Amino acid sequence: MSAASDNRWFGDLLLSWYAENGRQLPWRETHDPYKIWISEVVLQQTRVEQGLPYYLRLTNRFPTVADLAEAKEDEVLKYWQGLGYYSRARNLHAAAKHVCNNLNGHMPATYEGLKALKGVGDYTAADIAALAYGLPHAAIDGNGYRVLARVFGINTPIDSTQGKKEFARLGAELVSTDNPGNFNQGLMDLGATICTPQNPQCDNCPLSGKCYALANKQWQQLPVKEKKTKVHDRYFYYFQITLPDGRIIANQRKGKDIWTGLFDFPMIENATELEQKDLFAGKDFKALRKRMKGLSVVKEGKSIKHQLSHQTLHATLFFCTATAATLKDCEQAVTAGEFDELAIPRLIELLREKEDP
DNA sequence: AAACCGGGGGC
DNA sequence: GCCCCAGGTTT
Repeated sequence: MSAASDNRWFGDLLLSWYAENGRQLPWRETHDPYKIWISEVVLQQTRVEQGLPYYLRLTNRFPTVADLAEAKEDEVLKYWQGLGYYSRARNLHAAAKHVCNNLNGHMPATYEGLKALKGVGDYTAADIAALAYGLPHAAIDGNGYRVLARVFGINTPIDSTQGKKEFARLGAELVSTDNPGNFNQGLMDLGATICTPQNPQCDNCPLSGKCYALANKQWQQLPVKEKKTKVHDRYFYYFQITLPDGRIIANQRKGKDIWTGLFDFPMIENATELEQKDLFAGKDFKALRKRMKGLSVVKEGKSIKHQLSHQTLHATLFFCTATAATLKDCEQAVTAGEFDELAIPRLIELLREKEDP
């Protein structure tokens, strides 16, 4: 008896549960690999509730891979604004152009072909292959790791190289060859709605009778994760500089830091919190003042704190006027209304909401 | 192997 | 305050 038939119960229970309890989502009503691809990238590290409106707007504006390929990157980023992990949008756009320029506009139809696309890794390639083409590839995401670790009592860390191999092997063994798409979707839905990180609903789980973690009261210990990310503080001091003609200075961020390519205001970063007098006495502020002739600070806006996964951003916005400006480097002046149309970091949106009416 | 890349929500 | 989310790329 092969290992696959030993574990047939898993796929059988999962698929019958999914048939009754699966969520109805727009990308499940199509086999269009392009639209499935969009949904996959939007939903990387993103909850369905958060990603859904972005998926709908993107597929409405860019219904085909050619529509996406022909767009400017600025517009693609604008449709991504607020979703985070902006390299996803750049990779998606670059890959769409690659499909149109080098693959005759046809999406790859194999796991290997899909994985070769920018921004498509093991998980995404496997899920598109299963959903669009019915190929028997298991797509193990964070939900899948949790379900498998609990049901089979696997304590290998899910973020280790060995763990990834072990779970991939198990997934390949379990995946339904009849309906790999529904197998993958069912595994995710089960993890997202029943086998949740906290307070799993084991009473409603189709696998409860076979679950190691439930039988051994281990669900709080599984899955095992070894890396702890630590959060550090950053202090951003922004200057919204209004020119005599009413325009304001915008700054396009460069380098490999957060929000690369997006727009914010001229700013000074310091490793520690600064008093206003120390900030204004600093050489960075003097350099800014030199570029902006007649720069004067009208008022200080409220400070806000913006919590991210790996850093805590502390931001203060100063409202300024300048009688004249020397526009250099990446800086440019835009009207206030135009600025709102740019892909601006969430932090700036929050600061502007604090602006007095 | 570890670090980096966002924003939102649950508890 | 900590953890997690339909992960992938870079160093």
